[in-house]
Amino acid sequence: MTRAPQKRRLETRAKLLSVAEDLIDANGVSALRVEDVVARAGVAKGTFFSHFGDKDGLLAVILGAQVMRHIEDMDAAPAPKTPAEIAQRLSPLLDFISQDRMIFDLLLRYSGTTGAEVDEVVTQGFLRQISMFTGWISQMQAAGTLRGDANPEFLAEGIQAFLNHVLATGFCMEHGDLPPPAEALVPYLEQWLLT
Amino acid sequence: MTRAPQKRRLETRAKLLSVAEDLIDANGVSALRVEDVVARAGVAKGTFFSHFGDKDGLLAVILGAQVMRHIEDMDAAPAPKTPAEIAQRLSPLLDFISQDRMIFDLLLRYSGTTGAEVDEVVTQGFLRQISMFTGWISQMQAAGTLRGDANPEFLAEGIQAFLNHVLATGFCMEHGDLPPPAEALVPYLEQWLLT
DNA sequence: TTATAATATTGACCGAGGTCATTATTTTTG
DNA sequence: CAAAAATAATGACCTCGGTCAATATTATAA
Repeated sequence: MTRAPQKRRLETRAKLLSVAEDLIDANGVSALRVEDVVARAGVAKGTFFSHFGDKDGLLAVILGAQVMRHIEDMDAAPAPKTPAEIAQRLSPLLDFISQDRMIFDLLLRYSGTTGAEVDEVVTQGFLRQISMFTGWISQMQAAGTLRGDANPEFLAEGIQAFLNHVLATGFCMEHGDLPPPAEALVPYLEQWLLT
Repeated sequence: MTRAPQKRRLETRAKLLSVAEDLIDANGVSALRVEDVVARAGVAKGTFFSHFGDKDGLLAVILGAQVMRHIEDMDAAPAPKTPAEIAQRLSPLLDFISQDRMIFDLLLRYSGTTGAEVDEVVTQGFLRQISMFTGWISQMQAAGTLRGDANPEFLAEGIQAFLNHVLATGFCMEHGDLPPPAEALVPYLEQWLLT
């Protein structure tokens, strides 16, 4: 039986997290250095890794929380009625992810997880997102606004696939003249979800 | 005007490539170390980077060539007549990519590239793959075996999206009981390509 | 309270990718 | 041919993520 963490440990963890968040806000995710975090937090390097396993572990906690917040916002808003509205709801989340390739890469590494490791925030976020999609689709199917010949969960996974496709594509052409990801998503969603 | 590379440089490059290929064959991509490559090739570390820019540069050349070979095999075989046959054609390529997450990650980083940097083998491979898909789809549309209400290139990009989705999902659950990627791909292709 | 065990932190050290001023080799010019 | 210029290769050095035996702190038992 593993014991509850001591007060000191929780404080150290909180300090590390807040310092890392500040640094990310100031310089972006890709500029984050573990050494900077521990220096500013006033702890040793080993402490960092005993808390988060590796750098990605820390990022998963922070970015996962931000993603989760976006998902909750989506869930709180009224359910979309068309594919275009789905894209519209997704817009803030997609803008967030597409701000830095490192965010996309990290999230993708967990995007397909089903089952184990549900303790991870990122994984929880993805599961919740899929179930939110599923709910939207069910409602729309009931309203007859989209194809009813496939089960909602399957269609939801398809949305996930297109979402990642649009994001990945966006990163590959670094010309400034690319449309926002949510906009690029629309045709795929329409083709996928409408008869 | 940039001059043609000297004979010595071509030899060094070839030596580095062949050594790296041998090491990958022996131990897999993720076990490859730049230091091992240069040691066995009998050159200095800096030489490696002057040739390939970074480690990914070398991997792109080697893995890109292997991917290209798979694509050429697909192109040589008779065109598929159904979505399930598309998945079947893709099977060797998907098995190759899914053998190591590092391969998938590297290829994905180029998968959406359109236009610039066409000198990269990986990029060429993806462009060619898309155009091959496009060709298949056109033929199937002409034969009336799949939906004719969308342009082939758009449908081809969708195939690419599902292909990546299936691969990513496959990596996330490391249980041994996962179906081969080509098989997992079938329902998506059917839903996407059939009326 | 003191001894003992569990938990938490430390920081020297390592591995591996990547840089760049210097040196060596090849090609071109006079 | 020798001198100058361009190209190629070198390896000491750097960065930065990650490890782990040793140490310090906190909780529990006697």
